[in-house]
Amino acid sequence: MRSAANATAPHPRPSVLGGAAHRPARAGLTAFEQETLAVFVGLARVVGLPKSYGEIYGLLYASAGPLNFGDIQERLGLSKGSVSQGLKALRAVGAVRLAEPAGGDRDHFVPETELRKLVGGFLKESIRPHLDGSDRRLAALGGLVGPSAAGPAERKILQGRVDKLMRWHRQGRAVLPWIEKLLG
Amino acid sequence: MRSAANATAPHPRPSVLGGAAHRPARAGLTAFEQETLAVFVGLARVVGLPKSYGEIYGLLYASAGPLNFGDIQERLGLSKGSVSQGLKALRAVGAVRLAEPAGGDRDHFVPETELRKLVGGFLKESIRPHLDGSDRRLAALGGLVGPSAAGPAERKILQGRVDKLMRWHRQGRAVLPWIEKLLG
DNA sequence: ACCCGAGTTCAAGAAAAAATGAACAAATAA
DNA sequence: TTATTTGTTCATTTTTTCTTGAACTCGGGT
Repeated sequence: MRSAANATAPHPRPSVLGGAAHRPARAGLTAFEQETLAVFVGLARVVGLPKSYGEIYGLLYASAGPLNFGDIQERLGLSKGSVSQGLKALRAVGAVRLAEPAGGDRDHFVPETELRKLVGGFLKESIRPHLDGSDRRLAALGGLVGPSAAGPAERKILQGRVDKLMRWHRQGRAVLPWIEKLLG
Repeated sequence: MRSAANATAPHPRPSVLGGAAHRPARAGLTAFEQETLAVFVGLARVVGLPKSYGEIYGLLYASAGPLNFGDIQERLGLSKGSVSQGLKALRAVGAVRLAEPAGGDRDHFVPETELRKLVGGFLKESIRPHLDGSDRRLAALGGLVGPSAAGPAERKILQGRVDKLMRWHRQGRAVLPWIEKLLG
């Protein structure tokens, strides 16, 4: 591809020229971008994702057009490693996609902006695996009530707890699709 | 005085749950208890709560009767500080309650076992606050699109993003009550 | 072939979160 | 009152998680 050093060519890069930066926290980010990042960094926290992932998604969200790897790294001031891993993870969850498969140049990234897909991807990649994992554990639990309980009364209570736990799982699973549906 | 703080302190303290220990990984915990802990520690992780909270709730869940502070500390081998904070937080979320206000002795704790209440408490204490917090941020975002955008086309796109973000929040808020309802 | 730039991987350092323990407060008993 | 037992708070230590940077791979381009 072309002039290696800089890939900023095809994209209108919002610059800090005219408007005065209010909070020069991160060089080269507009106030709009900074606020957007803050929103998504907070969101990342809530869902247990690293800050840098929130920043990457936030920057894409605050950009009118696709950005490539270099853009992201440069503007956020992150290491290549972080950007690489962040993009990989975000793509795995379906939060970020490649723009225009063709195009010749480097890969460009855009944010997925459909809430339903975003949440869907997250549920699928993060919640379901957990449910599946603990399902195995739960199966084993049933057999352990007996040896553990001191008497029949206690035994009954504990068995009830195990049953309830299994019910929770079923309910949890059942709710996920509804959440996605309600967000559509 | 003996500092009862640490794990290796052997105690003759019988708890509501007597029982033979099959896997003495954690001294004095039955296999059933250990498995149950594992389940809730995993759950705590998913929800972004410290492991110790999961252990505390798990132990209560695996116990047929109420436990007091000392029971919990001793059997889990946690420090007093951890138990204190854990119980406080779990109570704040409504995951743990005091059993029988009367009774004379120390406070006894029981787990909340209604899924709806558990989830409800969590949503109320953890998700809502976040939504409220970012609402303020979002309000500000609208005013920053103009100064940030390079041209009218871009401006329009970014404005669309901001609008969408606000819509997400509304949808998010709207879904929460449904989740609780679906779990009832 | 070689070189150069783009991106990935992973060990190691930095940062953040959680657990500890000791000082403290509250409540009870002697 | 003083001594004891119970629980809380918070600074410090420990553990976990995140980020970095350097070595490495992959793919043109010359």
